[in-house]
Amino acid sequence: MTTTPLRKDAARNWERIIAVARTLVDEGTPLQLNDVARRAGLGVGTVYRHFATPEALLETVATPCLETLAAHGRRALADTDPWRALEAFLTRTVEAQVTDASLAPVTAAAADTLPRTTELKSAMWSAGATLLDRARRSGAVRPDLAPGDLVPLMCGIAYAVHVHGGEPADRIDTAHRYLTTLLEGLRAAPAHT
Amino acid sequence: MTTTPLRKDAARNWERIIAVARTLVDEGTPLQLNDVARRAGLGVGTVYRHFATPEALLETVATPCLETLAAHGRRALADTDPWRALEAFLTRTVEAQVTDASLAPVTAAAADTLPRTTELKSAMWSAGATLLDRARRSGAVRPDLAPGDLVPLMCGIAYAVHVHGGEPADRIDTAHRYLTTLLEGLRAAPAHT
Amino acid sequence: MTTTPLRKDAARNWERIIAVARTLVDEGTPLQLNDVARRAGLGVGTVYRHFATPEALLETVATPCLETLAAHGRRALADTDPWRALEAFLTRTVEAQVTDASLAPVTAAAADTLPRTTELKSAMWSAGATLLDRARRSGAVRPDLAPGDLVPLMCGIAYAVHVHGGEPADRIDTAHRYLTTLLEGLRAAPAHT
Amino acid sequence: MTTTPLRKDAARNWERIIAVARTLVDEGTPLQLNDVARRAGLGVGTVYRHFATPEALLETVATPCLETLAAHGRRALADTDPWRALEAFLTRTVEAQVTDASLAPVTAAAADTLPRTTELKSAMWSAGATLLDRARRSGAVRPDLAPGDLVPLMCGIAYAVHVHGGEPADRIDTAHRYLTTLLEGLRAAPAHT
DNA sequence: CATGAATGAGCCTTCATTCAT
DNA sequence: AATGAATGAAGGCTCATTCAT
Repeated sequence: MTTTPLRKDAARNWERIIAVARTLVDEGTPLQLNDVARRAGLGVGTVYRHFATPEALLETVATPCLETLAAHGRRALADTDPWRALEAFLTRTVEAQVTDASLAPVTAAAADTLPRTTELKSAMWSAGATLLDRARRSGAVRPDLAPGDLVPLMCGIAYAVHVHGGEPADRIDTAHRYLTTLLEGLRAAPAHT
Repeated sequence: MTTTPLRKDAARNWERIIAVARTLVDEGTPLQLNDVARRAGLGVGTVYRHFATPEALLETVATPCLETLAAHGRRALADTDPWRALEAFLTRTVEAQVTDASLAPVTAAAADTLPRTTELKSAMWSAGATLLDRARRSGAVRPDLAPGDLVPLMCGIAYAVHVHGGEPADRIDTAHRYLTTLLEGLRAAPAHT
Repeated sequence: MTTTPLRKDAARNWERIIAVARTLVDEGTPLQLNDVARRAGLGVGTVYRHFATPEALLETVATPCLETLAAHGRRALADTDPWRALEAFLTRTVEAQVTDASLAPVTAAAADTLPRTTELKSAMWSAGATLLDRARRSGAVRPDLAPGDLVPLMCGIAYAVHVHGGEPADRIDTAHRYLTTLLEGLRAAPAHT
Repeated sequence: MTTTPLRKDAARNWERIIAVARTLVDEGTPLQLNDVARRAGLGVGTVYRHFATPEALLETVATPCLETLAAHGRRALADTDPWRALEAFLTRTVEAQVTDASLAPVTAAAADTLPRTTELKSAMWSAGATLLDRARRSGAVRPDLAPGDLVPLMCGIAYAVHVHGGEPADRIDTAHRYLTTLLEGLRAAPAHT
């Protein structure tokens, strides 16, 4: 079931492309395959062969991070404290989104290009849904938040951090501050509505 | 300092342009001045004369709404209950962002094109800052939220609603749900951090 | 109902484009809008503004010739000798196709780009159909040829001349030879089938 | 002068390529060697080794049919009725062109890629020339048709059928109708010119 | 022999902006 | 003021062919 391993030279090019894409993403430059090709010193065709669309490339760049998050999700399920588990999961998620610029667009996208992406996102968020459910049943979380709200809220926080701007170094702090505030709201019973 | 009043025909063109832009914004179509000109039945040059850039046009479209919000801000300052005042202000803000698609980009933009936009945004958010401050001093709001967090958080919620998707009709409900949750978090003392 | 007359400069460019296209067609070079633009010393956009697609350009190049043929068709209807009228019409048609390289593809195309093209083709071939019908009813033409066969047969002859090759000067002779042969076949009663 | 017989696996690849090409031709899909390779499950290089250009492949696909036609030509020479022989030969030719899409381009091409193609085409058309000559000398055919007109005329008819369009099933009928008409013209003395 | 990755010229199309009329 | 033609950089994508493995 493993994909045929790439030839050595192809693998090197693949790496180069990913590396260039990584840089561009971090710079905030939109991914353009022609551009990637030029910067990687490769022919356009080569890049198109590896990644049919910018989205496919972006998702590939995001994959390792998604894998980590999915793993975290699975691990969080083992924590016996429902609230702590949910908190840890969401914290990781937001930290990742704020740290790795490839994540936000992939997370917010309604449709994926690569099956692998769908798989990982689905694994990740079904873990999230379970964690939320568990926390809600244990009375730790207000009842009016649905599993389908997790993705939007995490994206919202990441976006808020983005709008806030400032040094990359401070981003994480801001993210923590925003998430803490939101979690406080999640935890409380909806008293004043 | 008053703008020269437009000639009658120029004024009519101005109106047309705005009307078309409004429609496009509501449709979610990106504002392209050429496109606007065609739909308004005007020459491109005419549109460029009135609005040098798409941003200028967008800001003009957003202006009435910004004025309303700024007015709301001023009025909220009159409310003697600090928390209620803040809550009302933020609620209006989020509702507006979710309802009027011209608002989100203008709000999130770091730099404005029109002085009038800067003026209104500044009026609006200095009201917000005062409201937050007052609420904080009255002990109704956790101390670690700075005035500079209001814009990001409101944009974040609007973005979360956007990511959540769904029928336009449901957007407001979602927005309220998200805002309520966040406000709950704002209100509480930061106990568990 | 007349199209707004072009501005003087626009008209000049329009002419240039047509002239270049004419040359390319005569050379047998496929029409590429970028190429046309370069040769005409114009920006690509200019060419695209005038002719949205290569087909539109080609049809425009072919238009004068189509107009002439349509007029010939109408005039042929006035001839009281059914056979002579048909013969003259088809002769003109084939001569035109062989002389003007823009004609063959436009004639053979199932779908047109410009309404004007459709109009002219339709005028031309409805005249042809009438002529054929009249000749058939007068007993001058074998009964098993339908009006829908005229276009294919004319295109077929033009193509045959093309395959035959040779100097442009000789093309007309070849065309006459082939057409004469075919007409001879049209005229005879289908005896040996 | 015999080609080295292919190794068994090479032969199998050769077959596969031809089979795929046949399918593509029948579908009306343009032959692209890359495409052929993919569909045949072979490397591009393999296909290029066997067929240096798309034309070579196409000619190879057409070869069996050309062989059949050449054989028919030789056999027709045995018929003692000059007219009947010519008629039979041309009928076969047109039927083949209309039935097998690989034939038309190969027939119309001025230059061949494979020597074998040249050989077969030449065999076929020298038979045709002889048949025409014989028929002409016997007074069955008008004198102004040269041997060099046979290919163009057959291609012309095939093209006419193509332009006529319609269901593949009806193509043959149309072809017969057109050929019959033309033959009628060939047969008659050029009376009315 | 077979493979298939790499190449990059070449074509298409859009759009923000300028400027002659 | 208004017009809208012109511009051309910029980006997208395909495909025939070569050549390292």
